[in-house]
Amino acid sequence: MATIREVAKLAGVSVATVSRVMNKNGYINEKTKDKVEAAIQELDYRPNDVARTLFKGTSNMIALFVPDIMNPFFPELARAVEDTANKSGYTFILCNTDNNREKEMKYLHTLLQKTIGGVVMVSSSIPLETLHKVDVPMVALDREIADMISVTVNNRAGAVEAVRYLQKTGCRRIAHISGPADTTSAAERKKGYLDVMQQEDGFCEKDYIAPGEYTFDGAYHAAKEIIQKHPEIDGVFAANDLMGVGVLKAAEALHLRVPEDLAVIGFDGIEIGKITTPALTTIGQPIYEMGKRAVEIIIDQMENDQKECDSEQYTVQLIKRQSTK
Amino acid sequence: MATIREVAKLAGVSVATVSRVMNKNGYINEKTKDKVEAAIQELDYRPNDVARTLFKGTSNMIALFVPDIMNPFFPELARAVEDTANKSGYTFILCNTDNNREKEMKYLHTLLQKTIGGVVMVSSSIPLETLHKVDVPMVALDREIADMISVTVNNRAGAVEAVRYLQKTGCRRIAHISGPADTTSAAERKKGYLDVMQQEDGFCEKDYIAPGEYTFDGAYHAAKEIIQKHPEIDGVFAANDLMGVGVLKAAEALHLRVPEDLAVIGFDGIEIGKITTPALTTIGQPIYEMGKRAVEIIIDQMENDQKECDSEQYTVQLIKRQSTK
DNA sequence: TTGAAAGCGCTAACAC
DNA sequence: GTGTTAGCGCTTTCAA
Repeated sequence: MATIREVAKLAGVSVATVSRVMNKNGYINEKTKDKVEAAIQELDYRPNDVARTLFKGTSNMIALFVPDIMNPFFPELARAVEDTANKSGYTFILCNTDNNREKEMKYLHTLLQKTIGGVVMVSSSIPLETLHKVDVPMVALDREIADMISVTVNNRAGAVEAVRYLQKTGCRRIAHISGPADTTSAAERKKGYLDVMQQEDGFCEKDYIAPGEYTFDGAYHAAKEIIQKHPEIDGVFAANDLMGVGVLKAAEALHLRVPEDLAVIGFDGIEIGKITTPALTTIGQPIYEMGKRAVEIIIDQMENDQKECDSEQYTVQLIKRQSTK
Repeated sequence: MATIREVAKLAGVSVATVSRVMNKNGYINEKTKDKVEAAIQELDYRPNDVARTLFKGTSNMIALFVPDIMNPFFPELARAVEDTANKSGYTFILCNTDNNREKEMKYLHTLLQKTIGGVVMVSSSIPLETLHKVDVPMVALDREIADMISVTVNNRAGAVEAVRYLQKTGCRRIAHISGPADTTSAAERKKGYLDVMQQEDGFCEKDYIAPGEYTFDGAYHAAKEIIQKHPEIDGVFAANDLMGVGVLKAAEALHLRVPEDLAVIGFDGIEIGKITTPALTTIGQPIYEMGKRAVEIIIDQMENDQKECDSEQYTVQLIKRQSTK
């Protein structure tokens, strides 16, 4: 790779002049500019980004922390973040945290040593004091984290809508497969479920809520067990689609017809809900849009210094498919 | 973030000495070493990786080019690459190419400007001459690319096994939903299908092969059409699992029972095949293992200079599930 | 065993 | 308008 010095030499100017034409700042004579551009062209010169970053003290890289990209909810988010970052000239770094604090801390330090430009956090259990010491723009995505700015969805209202819809289509005994208690989205969705169900006669929380940890297997086993114990259950609200699919699979194992014997509704609106049989009814989030917005906020913070923007909340939408009546 | 100079000052030594104790090279007095280490500790000093990279001329980042992380085949691969890279102290960059040459070229140049350490390519239509000019370790993964070292699977033999298995379980008229013609894995799988089928009486290639482009929708429509045109089809070999699931969905739309009326087998062994109803029989690849191996090769090339290693081929394995008899 | 200094490739004062 | 130069934070000769 050619360096700025070689370009300067070929064009017969100083490196400062080359730098000026590249960055379009300062005054440059038209003829000089042409000479420099010709030299750049001829050498196929591309400025070394590492040197630039060292000088500037901050890199044009944006990282995304997710629990695990193998969970089908995250690829779409990752895609949105990458596309948006790229569009503005930033490079995308993916970090799978496994919800592990050690890993997160290690990543954070590695990125800091690379003078990372910004971080989008879907997963973070990094201690508050560490976060405060770090002077890098961050935004929380899909859940709330410490006192970060966040981009989320109205989870509680979405859950209320899900349960009400189940009721409207005839379900009387509705169970909930819940997500991890320490994740705000899961907690909110559970609250929404309770908002509706606690108004029902004889509703007993313990009997109708089982933890599925946002995983397929977790939900499969949880659903199987709770339905066997309470055969009167005729509807299930799973806190995410992956678990919704797990419930579908459990219904199959129990020889229950969906939606006739058991109606199922999920949450998220990921692709996987379309390909199952029956296809999964769900509460859809604007996933791509949210990822995009998170990056826009980060970039805004990086480029301008206005840290004074607010959290944003998107609205969910009921997507009717075949797993409900 | 503290700098090496601050550490040197605090420890009462020169920056060279600090550098020496960090990198454990050159002679250092035990006492000096202790002083320096204490200073590092006290300041919570972490060397600036950008400066190191600038000096060294090559960074500790490894990139992965995939067509699209939203295709469920790639997250597992990405995960393998990331885990393996991290384990050796490298940072992972994800690049979605959309099989678009422009995008790939743009990525390549961006990474080159960051003095990227190595690249794992699942997708690349970058011209050979460009590739040759670039002095960065690269390996092709899951498919063959130009004259890169590759990590693949015995696709053709796997396809033969798939079709034979369909025959063994009673299928007489087996169709093939093929992948993109310009992708070596898809081409090999089609060859394997033909290896078997061309020995059958009255087999007509045109009637039984439909292109699905490795996508769910592509396969859904292709399968629907070909089966309607040739109702005698009683088995389908889809060139990948995503398409296999598409075929399952098509069968449902056509009111065909799987596997009684139509048996379906896929290729890849991704998670999604387990969650459908019926679960998808498939030819499994050791996906994680392959991703891991590709990175090991890259790192080997980066750290030692022995470019003389060979391509590697893994063996597939038949995974029987419910979509075949 | 340690320090001084050059230099990785770039940008931005500052001088002319 | 353009060139000279210091310096971003590090590593590595070369001297001492």
